[in-house]
Amino acid sequence: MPSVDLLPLTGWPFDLDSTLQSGQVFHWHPHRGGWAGLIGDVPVWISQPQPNLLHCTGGRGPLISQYLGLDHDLTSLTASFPPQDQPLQRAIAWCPGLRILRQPAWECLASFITSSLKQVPHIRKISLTLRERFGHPAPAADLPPQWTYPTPEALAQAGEAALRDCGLGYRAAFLHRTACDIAGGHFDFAGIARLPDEAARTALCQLHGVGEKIANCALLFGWQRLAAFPVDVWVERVLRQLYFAGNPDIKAKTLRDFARTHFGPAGGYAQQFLFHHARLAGALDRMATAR
DNA sequence: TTCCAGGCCCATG
DNA sequence: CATGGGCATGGA
Repeated sequence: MPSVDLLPLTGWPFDLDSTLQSGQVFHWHPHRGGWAGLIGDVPVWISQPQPNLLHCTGGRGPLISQYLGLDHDLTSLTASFPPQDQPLQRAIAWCPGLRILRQPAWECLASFITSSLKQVPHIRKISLTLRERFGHPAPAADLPPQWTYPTPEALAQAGEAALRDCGLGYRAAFLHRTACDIAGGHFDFAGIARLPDEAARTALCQLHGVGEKIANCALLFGWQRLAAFPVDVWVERVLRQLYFAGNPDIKAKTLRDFARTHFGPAGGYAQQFLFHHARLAGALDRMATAR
């Protein structure tokens, strides 16, 4: 038997299953009562046999703790939310163990470029196909076959047609052009980490296929900018219905401005709680807002 | 069959 | 600045 690390959990709840299935990340597989996946190029296995305990691949406890954001102080972060915000408090109470991951920035950004106008299961399929065709194998004893996320160089080399052949549709051109910009040294990808949020968002939006929403996803999940607040179709419905009485005349820009100012420095966490609750708990009356 | 999905680009007012 | 059409693909 391979060795196993034990990670005791204390304080604020943590929910491994919900976190790995929350639409932040797209490559984890159910395996032996837990999850198999890669953190960067490191194959790992994680399970949560009890609410207050994780088991994981021996020797990988520190890496996994970092990836899962186990150090995030949710007590403080949630205390920074606006008081008396009932919709947000309900969403937190519904799944308090949801955590924002620390993903490798490139695979996060690239995955979200392939996400536009797609449902989570299909984003996942695209991600796994790209890995298998253009990544490299990362074998590990007792784990299923896995492949790393392809580098910008590998995707640039692959060519747009080969990407399109992975089911990307019109997103193939976006992903290919972005990969070429980064691989060719025309975009300072490493420099994003040194920029303040607003400048980083502006820079990312210069990449093809990256608008405000995808930039915010990448900043939140890939660069740990916890104030970044992605507004997708779900969150737009949440904001409109729960904070603007379902008024269909409220403009999208008004909703984005509200989100940025209302939720504060940990707004990204608020967004994840609201998104997760809306998507999985049926918290919204979709008919009322569908027009 | 029709509608929609963790949007973005680009052409018009 | 803001609005609307178009876009590839697949599942409900």
